[in-house]
Amino acid sequence: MSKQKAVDNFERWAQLVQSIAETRGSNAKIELCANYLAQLSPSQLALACQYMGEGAFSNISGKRASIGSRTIGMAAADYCKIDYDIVFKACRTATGSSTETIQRLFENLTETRQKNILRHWDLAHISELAEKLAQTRARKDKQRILTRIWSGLSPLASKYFVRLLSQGSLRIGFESRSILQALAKIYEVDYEQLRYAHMLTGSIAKTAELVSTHSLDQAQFKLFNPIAFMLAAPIQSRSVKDWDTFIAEEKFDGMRCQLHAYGSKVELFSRDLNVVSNQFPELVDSFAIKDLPPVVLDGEICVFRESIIQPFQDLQKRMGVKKPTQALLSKYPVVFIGYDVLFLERESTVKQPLTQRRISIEKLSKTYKFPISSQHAVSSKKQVEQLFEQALAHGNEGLMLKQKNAPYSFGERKNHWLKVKQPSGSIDTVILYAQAGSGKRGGSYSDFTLGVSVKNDARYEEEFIPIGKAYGGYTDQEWKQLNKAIKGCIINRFGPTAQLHPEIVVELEFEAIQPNPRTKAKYTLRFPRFKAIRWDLSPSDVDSLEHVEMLFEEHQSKKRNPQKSSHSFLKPE
DNA sequence: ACTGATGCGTC
DNA sequence: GTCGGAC
DNA sequence: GTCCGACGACGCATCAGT
Repeated sequence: MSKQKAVDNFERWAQLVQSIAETRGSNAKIELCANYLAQLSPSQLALACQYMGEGAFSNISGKRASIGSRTIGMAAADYCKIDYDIVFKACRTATGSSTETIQRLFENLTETRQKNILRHWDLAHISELAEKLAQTRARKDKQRILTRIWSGLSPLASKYFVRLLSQGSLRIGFESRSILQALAKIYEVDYEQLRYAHMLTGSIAKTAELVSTHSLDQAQFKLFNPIAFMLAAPIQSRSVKDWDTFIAEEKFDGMRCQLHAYGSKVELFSRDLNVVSNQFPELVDSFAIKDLPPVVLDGEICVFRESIIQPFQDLQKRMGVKKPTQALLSKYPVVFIGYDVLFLERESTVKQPLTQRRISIEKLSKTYKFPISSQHAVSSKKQVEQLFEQALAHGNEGLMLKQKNAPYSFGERKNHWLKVKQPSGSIDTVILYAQAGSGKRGGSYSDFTLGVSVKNDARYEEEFIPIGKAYGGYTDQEWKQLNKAIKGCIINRFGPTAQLHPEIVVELEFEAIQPNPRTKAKYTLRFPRFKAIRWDLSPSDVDSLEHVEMLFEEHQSKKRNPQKSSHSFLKPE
């Protein structure tokens, strides 16, 4: 085998990734990565970067392996000739990770090891194998292909192959930013320039290819190529005093959308840059007949009926439907509300200050008759509070505060845009079940099922019934305290789940109460999280289901104001 | 042809 | 979407 | 000041099992 081949193969890549995972400190990680990448040819480099930053498929390919943790876990159990439910799941609970479990089982089971013949596949071949999995429909066939792949890979490489198949990251504390830094180092280019190019290409592989062939200037903002959205931070993360440097808009509870248009061609992109044009044909049609100049708009899709913005749950009925029927279209009619312009005529406008972009979008809205958000000048906290109340009355989530002179920082969550929200409420609940977490939360209980009281409720036999699950909102220290307390009240175990004697009271905060007939309580919480562990309270203090129902009714009775005397958005006639 | 589990993407 | 914590 | 992983509910599409 030639020297080149050894560097190029997937085993070597997996070893490098493992050593990055084990190394502390991002500079050291970048150094390791740069040393490895520097040995690769341009085409290998692109793949190596893609695998590290994006997975088996490039972000812009739109491809998916469509194979989830259960299918993979069962294939692994089958390959190792162990029981999935009893052995595999238990190992996963102990290690906190499916892929870690796979590596250890493959290493330690003699029979499995004997099936293993290293094939030393190169990086390109790994792409072909992933492609084959993506093209296979039936889960059984996927599992068969997967086990065949494992038999040709080391346990370590098998672990990382599985991680490549998932949409998320490799979880080695080394994300796209670090890969870009390594590339910047090797090719001696400015990191900011590289980041900018990366945003425009939307793909690490493509960026790596451009930088390695010294053609970064080819990365350009192109119509019908989406770019990452600018994101907002919660206002609590910044103490605002200079109110007048911001403008306010209502924060719509809809779906973020980037609209690209030129003449009769229109394309819609979601927050993750997926094409969603098929889901919203009426939007595509209505913009197609406007004969717009080349333009990219940022905005929100909402269900809008009888002059009232409808709840997010209505929109959910449209989001996943790729071929909506006429009946669905008329039951849940949508609007696109524009609030920013990122490209106009021949050039990107992202570097312009917001005020200037606003002038452009107002002009466009007037000429081509499409809705844009209402914008308000603000000068005091009091005024912001008034606008906030008005936003809620319109059925919106709250406000967005946007810095007037800020550019559109695509792909970043900066303090230039702030979201103003208020938790809808909180209830006192009791922990009923605890489950082990995964990754850095592996091995300890970190995932809790919380219940409300139905003690005096004729409809139920039980004392408490689940209202939701929560993980977030407590600190590492509280997490330790919780685990200590839980040990004392376990009354039953079902695999990784422990049933607890109801003792620990948690104040649970949420964004909304949603009716859901499929659950025992008939209600669930939107965005539930710990507000406080109430060591001072006892189970008898836990709120009742009736209380939850009352909160829901209270909220439900508040009418959503029609867009008449005041407006969340403006639609020129 | 129907039902329930699983996967995926939205917030 | 949410959060706490790492960097 | 930003980024990142580890998590929530929901609805639709797709597939496995009957």
